[in-house]
Amino acid sequence: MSTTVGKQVKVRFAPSPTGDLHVGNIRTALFDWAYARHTGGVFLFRIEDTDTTRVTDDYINAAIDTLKWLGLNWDEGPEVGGENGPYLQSQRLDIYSAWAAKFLAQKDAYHCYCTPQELEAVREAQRAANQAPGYNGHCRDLTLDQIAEYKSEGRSAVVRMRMPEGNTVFNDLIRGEMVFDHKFVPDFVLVRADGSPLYTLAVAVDDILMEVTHILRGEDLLSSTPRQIRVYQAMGVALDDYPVFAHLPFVMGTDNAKLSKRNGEASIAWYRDKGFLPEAICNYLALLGWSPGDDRENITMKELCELFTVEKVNSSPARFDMKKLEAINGDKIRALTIDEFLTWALPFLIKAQTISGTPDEIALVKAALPIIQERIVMLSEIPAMLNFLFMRDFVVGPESVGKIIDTAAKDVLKRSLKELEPISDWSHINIEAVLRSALIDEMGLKPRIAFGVVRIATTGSTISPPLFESIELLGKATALARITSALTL
RNA sequence: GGCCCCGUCGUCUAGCGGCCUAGGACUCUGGCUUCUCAAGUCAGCUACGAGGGUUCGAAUCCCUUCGGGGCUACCA
Repeated sequence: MSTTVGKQVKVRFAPSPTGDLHVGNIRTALFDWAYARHTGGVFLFRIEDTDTTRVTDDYINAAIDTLKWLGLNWDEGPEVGGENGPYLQSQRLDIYSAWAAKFLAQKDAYHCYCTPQELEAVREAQRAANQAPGYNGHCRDLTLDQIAEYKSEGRSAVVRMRMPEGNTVFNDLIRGEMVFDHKFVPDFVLVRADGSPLYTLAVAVDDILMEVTHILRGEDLLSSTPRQIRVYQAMGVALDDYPVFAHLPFVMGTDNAKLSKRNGEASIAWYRDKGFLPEAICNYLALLGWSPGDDRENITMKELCELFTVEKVNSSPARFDMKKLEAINGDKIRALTIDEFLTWALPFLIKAQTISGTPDEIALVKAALPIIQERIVMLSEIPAMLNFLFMRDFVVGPESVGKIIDTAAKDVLKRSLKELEPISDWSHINIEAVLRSALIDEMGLKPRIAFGVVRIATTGSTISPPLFESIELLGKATALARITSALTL
């Protein structure tokens, strides 16, 4: 069992960006980050791009961008540097080769000349015989003659790690003591035939060289842990210097499969476009597999850092629930100051072409935000909600027209016009006062009926932000013009 | 198939042998409030996968079983 008593905590997030970072990745990053911050340790960010066929520069840049956007700042890694760099594995190839050569020299590893077809045949036979699948050790102890023969056949070799008999025992911070019998951990490949390193070599070497103390990662890597530990051994690392492992439970989609496009949006970029706040995403994700232990659900980033411990992380998988994310996002939006809200809202309004961004428009938006703040769950809803303020060619929505063309409705509009015209101080208080006394008190109409008609005429829809505030924001001239034109419908 | 992980309301969770006729949140349903929509507020629905033990006592400990998931690559 390994310990890291007395050492400074260093946690790493090491994704392999074969696509946009998804919800599961971010949950892991969040826990890594929170743990580092909680312990006053170092948060290291490393890119695992040993699979050059699947990792692209675009994905790497997107990953960096996403972490920044979420506020998961790192102390060591791309852009910020650090004394253990470089932090892109593709820039560390010579390091891995050197270690592989050392393992070879130590006889911890050996060259394997088996072809993919041969290996596949072995696996099939094993499966058919109900045996544990895995490399059969064919090339473990080749004689010089055999090696010469394989070479003369033109075969290329991979470097394979020799797994000794026995078992690997380690204490997973979340799952407790884990024991893996090496009978089920076959000799594994460290270096491809073309000389490039595999994940199993690179992660282990980097975690040791970069002095990582805690590895919090997805549970899909649980069964590969004995292989990483085997590499530590071959590197000559002292038991006490092994990193501590904690395997996080999965984030599942609603259909109980790992989250993907099919069962919910998995890409963080999608949530960003929809108008989810980073703080909401982090708050929600923190609750997926972890809880502070009490009934608190609204947690700030700062509080998360204070409260987060690995011991409180669950071992069972969690299903992603969009509704709850939305609820939390709504809460976070409501908690924003108007200036903060304005900063978040503007890009969405401009992108939707509701406004072009002039000072006048921005001032109007700012004045209108308070009345929609508690009405939205995502920032992307803002344009539709404020659109009525900026429409140059205002028309009443077709589904609403029918409700204001009868004579009773026309009477309401005529009376409204008459009452509103004389108002000199165009405030929602005055607007409400005159309309209420005229339409409700004098005409005896039900508020929902009377105001509904005015609502349609002024905002174009049966659903809008609060009426009197909306009319105030519209301005007297526009409001009266709209009512007048509704009279002609 | 083999190895491994996991199993409390629909969902996220609290619970770590008696405080549990199982608490909170989201969802859903109904009420209140109300100019629409929201927000707010009140109430309600609904869970310890199953079967055996251990114990005075089990959601909590043990075993079996069933169910879900992962790994089983010259992916990570």
